[in-house]
Amino acid sequence: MALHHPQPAQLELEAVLHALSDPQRLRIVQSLAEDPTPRRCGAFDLHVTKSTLTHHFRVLREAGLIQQQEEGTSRLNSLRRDDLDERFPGLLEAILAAVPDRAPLSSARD
Amino acid sequence: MALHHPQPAQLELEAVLHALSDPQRLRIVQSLAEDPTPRRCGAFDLHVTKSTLTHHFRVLREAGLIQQQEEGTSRLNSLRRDDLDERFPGLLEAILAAVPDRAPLSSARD
DNA sequence: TGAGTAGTACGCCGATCATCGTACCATATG
DNA sequence: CATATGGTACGATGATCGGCGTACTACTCA
Repeated sequence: MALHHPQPAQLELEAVLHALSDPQRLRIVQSLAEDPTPRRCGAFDLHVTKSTLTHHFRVLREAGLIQQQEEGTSRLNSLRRDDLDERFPGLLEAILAAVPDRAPLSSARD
Repeated sequence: MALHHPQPAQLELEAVLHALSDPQRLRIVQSLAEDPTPRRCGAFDLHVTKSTLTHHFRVLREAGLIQQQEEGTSRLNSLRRDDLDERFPGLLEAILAAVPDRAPLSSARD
């Protein structure tokens, strides 16, 4: 099943803001911004169950914030920074700069 | 009754993003950004009822996006641009630049 | 073959949300 | 006084949301 990713021109500001108004999703994006290495859904230190994780990653993907590429049994997540910057210049940078907790939580080790 | 306005240091990113993830509220902020003249709640061209209007303005105020000052029977709304810029540098500018409809709708027009 | 890993799909639940109508309170103006 | 204006408060409704458990698929490895 091909994952649906919106085209850069189709990114909607409201969807992006809504996606980032959730603390869990904001942490995911923050983590990906701090370390752009594509990594698995499970490799983020979020204290929610797998199904909730799936939900959040879908919201992020459908809002156009992240890209998910299938890799074996995993999905590698990466930030669509270029697309975001092209469509909404300065937005991601401003949001990331405003994130309160800049501690290097990054990803979960494995 | 004194209206509650959060202090600049208390502004929360998630609350700001959530407040702006609604199209009606985004229009209000956009309109206030295009024309900083403080104006009444009813002076915005939103197709919702009065009680819904009250709700949206409260969400914006409690997120710290606007300031409401009582003036007779009205409340004059203005954008807290300085506070926002201080707390979240570049955020408001980036969001406003990303608003799809940059037509001069400004305030009420009919 | 069997066990473990990574993630999805589906349905459920309680909470929040956007919207509305109604009733109400001020202040003005006739 | 009555009426109009600008707005709030309260409650209801239907929708969405975040979270979970369960069952399932797909892949890997021993």
